[in-house]
Amino acid sequence: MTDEELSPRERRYQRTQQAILEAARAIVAEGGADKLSIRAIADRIDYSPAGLYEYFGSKEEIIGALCLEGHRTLKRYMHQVPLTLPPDEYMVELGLAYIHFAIQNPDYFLLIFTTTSARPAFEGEAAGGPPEEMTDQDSSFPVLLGGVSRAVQAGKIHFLAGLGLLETAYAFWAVVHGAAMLRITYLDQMKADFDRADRLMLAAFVRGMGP
Amino acid sequence: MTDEELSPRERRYQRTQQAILEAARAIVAEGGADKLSIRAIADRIDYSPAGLYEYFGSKEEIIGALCLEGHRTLKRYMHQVPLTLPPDEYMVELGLAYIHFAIQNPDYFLLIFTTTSARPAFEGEAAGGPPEEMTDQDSSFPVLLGGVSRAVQAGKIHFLAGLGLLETAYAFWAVVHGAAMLRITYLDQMKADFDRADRLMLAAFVRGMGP
DNA sequence: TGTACATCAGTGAACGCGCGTTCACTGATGTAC
DNA sequence: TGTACATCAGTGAACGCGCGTTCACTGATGTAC
Repeated sequence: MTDEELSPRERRYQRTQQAILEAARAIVAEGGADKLSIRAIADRIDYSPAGLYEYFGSKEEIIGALCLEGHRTLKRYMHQVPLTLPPDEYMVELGLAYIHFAIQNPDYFLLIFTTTSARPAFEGEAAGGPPEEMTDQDSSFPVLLGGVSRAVQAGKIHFLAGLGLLETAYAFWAVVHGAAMLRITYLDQMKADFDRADRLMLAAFVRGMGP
Repeated sequence: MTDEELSPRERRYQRTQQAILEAARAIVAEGGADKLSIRAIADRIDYSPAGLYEYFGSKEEIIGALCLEGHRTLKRYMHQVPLTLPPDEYMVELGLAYIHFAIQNPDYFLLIFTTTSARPAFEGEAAGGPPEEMTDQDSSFPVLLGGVSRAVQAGKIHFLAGLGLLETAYAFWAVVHGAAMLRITYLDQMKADFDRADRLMLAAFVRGMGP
């Protein structure tokens, strides 16, 4: 997985692959998923459309890789929230990071969570799919789950009757994902102070589960 | 707005318009929004593609009308939850109805909440857009807000510090919408018992805000 | 170091396809007298 | 009631477009001796 041991050829190959994905990401960011085409990508990196087939087998494969990268980027973004924060604040910031990522990359976020091909392969599911198939590790859910778990262990929140760790994390994910989706689709024209509303809401959520 | 006073011509006209929208809805339901085309709609109602332009000015206009209808349908679906339920249970059932609608009409739901053209015109926004523009009345949000409001008045839930009625309703909407979205996109392959999880989660949400 | 050859990375042109929309048209329906 | 005409609802063919993908090709890069 490291890039030592790679020949210059292989390195160039990977760099071009990355350039293709970065071009794809930029096109989506600028004009939405509808504008993403093999030709548009090729244009952007000064290749002919046919050239891309040296690096990816199909457009679908490019989108798959793009989604995978997107999930990883979102995960990395959330990991920037400092673990030094008290567990309850950490949870709130984790949620806000998720929402902010969506707002800053609305069309990218939409693509990631709307494309039916790139799904995480949770344990127990058919193993050995395409090599670039997404795994649990690439999802942002475990990060949210970690935040909840930490707050539970610190005694900051407890489970409401009938809910286990997983369900609680799922509930948290739902709030956060719902806020993100609503803000980038339904509410994106509205000028109300949703930043404040999101923060209050998440804080209330955490506090609502408190002791 | 009633259909008395309508000539047979006008009645036929409206019936064909409805047939077009129903065909569009069915196509989306069967194959997703990608499969929705003027030709596919025409095929389904035994028209030539050109014929549709008697009823709608463009494909975009059809999609706009379809989204509007979708929001109204979702609203109607939620209104089926009996108001005789105690306010806290009413809220839970309202949320579950929203989620079930999404699960039963995943691609339709996705279209409705993803299309950028058909947005609700909340008060204060530019009035006098296209006649078929969506208004606040066509959104499902007021129904959720009504549910929250009722629970508050009954003393079943109270506002957490800093949250008003609107923010509380927004928080409720976010959970519900997030659960719906996750279940039809990210989680649609997973076999875990999310029906149960959703119910527990919503009950916990309501109870968490209780006295 | 120089030469001969194999492999590689990328091109240009073309393929067939489905799309939204336009337009001159036609037969059916409705209206006026 | 019958006739002449206007309007309407719908058609068929064509337009130009952008798309994903294929394929024979070519010059550049790397390898073997």
